[in-house]
Amino acid sequence: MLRTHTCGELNIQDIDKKVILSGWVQRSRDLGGMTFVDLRDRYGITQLVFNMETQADLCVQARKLGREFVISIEGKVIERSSKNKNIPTGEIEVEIEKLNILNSSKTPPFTIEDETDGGEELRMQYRYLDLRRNPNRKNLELRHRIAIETRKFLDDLKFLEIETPYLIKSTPEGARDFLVPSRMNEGQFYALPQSPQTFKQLLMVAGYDRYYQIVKCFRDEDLRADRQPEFTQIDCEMAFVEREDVLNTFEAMAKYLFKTVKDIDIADFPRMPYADAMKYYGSDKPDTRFDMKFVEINEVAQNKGFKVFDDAEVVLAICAEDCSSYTRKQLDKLTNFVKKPQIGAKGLVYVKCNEDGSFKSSVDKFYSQEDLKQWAEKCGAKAGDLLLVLSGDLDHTRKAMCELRLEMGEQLGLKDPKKFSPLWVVDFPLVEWDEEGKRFHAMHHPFTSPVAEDLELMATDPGKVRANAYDMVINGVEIGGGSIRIHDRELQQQMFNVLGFTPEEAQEQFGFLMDAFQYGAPPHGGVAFGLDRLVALFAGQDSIRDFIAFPKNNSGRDVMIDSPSAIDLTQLDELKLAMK
RNA sequence: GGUCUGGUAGUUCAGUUGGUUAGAAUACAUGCCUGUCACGCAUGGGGUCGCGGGUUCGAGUCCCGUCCAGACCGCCA
Repeated sequence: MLRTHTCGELNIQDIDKKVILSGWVQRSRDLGGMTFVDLRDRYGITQLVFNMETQADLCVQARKLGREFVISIEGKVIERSSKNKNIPTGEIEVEIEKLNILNSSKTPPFTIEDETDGGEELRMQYRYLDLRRNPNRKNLELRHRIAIETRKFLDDLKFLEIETPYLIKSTPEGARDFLVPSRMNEGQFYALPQSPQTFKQLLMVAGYDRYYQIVKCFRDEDLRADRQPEFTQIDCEMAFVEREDVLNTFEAMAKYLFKTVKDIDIADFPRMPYADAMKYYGSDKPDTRFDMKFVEINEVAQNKGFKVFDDAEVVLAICAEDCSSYTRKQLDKLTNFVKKPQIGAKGLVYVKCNEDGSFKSSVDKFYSQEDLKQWAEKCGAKAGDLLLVLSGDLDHTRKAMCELRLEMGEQLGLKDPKKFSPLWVVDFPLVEWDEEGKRFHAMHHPFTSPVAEDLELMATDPGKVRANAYDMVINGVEIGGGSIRIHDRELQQQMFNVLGFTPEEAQEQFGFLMDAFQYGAPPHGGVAFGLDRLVALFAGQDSIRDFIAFPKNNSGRDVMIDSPSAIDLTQLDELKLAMK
């Protein structure tokens, strides 16, 4: 037998028990006359004690144990004479009778501790060592908990988990596909799914009216801290539902997860139209943990002789509370922040609302105290506040102001990691004009239905049509999104038409779906959640990498197994492929 | 495709206006130590300063190119 207990469970109740433990050597402390060894496994650490007086041979062996050696021991649980209150097993130790070295270990390239000395690249290369560390273990345990509770919740509601294929058909819409050549079908390729979208819709047609799947999806696009080429979705679809049915079902799921996993009661999810999200936060995924909404001050800021504002499509202000004492240096730093090429503002105007009721701004040359007072009133600013103003064309200014708002939220400590502020963003535009491709493309995906009142606009002004689509947003993170789908062949055909498909192309790419719609497709809709992002959000982290056991790096590489890699020419021959 | 930051001991980093033999901490090795738990003390080994080229009497340091890593923009229906 290799163990009777784990390294995390023995305590004062177990005194005098004979036990067998197995695990890794965390550290050993040789005090000359006696040696302590910390034995670690997934469950905790137990101290082993070797005494030179009573067991000289064992003690000599123990001195040779290096970090991360795998050992198994037999011994007796005894009470410590000096206890360690920091760990659950700190009142006991195991007096060793037998020591069996199961495997030795090279000295690991970084320390296997909560605060490791290893850099990111090194830890990725030795991911199996990195995963021995508590923070990573806890992250994977959290991920497991969320997945299990998701399955419980959906199972209770009669959702069926059904697998869909990974080798599917490439389509031109959306993200770039990962392609897999078919050996048996020369010159033809499978694509890995960006999502199981069409299959779950076909399952609705097939009568499986509540489906879900925790499933890998693949997108061949550039990576970010919150984007991996393969990632996991909680993919859900329901038949015979309207928008509010879907929103309520999955709002309840989110609340259930917060309650069971984190013991947090989160508030009801407000529904915010996309247009409002853009107007007040400059983003379709606003962080609503703090306010600082945009205020359009065109009315009071224009036509006073300041050309920059007069020529601008929009003049936007935010009010940073109690920041009128910001120094020149701090304001310069903010100005440089918004002028970064990624943000691209030309400059930043500020107004300090001084405690004595006067105003000090960077545009005092153009505006009187009375003018500035009007700005402050419009923004609801009080004495002691600071107004930050950007101007320009609508889209860029909103985007820049969004970044500035988030930066100020960060600086002022308003992004409380303990707080969770959820909402549904609804009424997205159905399509967006793509200036480069000179065509519309679907904002969500081409199977999204328009809202009923906008149906007529499909033919006349597609850019104005609102979609029956929704995103779940928590703390500025897009956790999930979905829509009520098109289930009518004609409407689907019309949608493809708007997107610039000829009827032949539409039939070629998505004929299987449109054909299915002719055989009694029920009204349906659904949603997909990014599991990786959800877990990271629960842990209060921005990067999803540490919540994936074996993630890819910034360049889409797995540095541990060193992939992707070149393949043998005979493999290419079999596939009838040639390198360029 | 682009912007920015970084690459120096096993590891994490410091390294001044270009100037002697490139340092610290930690890890590792050896020795001492009977209540440690980040044990302590002593000694020791350990470097292609990412790679290539250039400027210079002299380059870890300056210039050009390149590779790698990270963050972001584009992209991500």
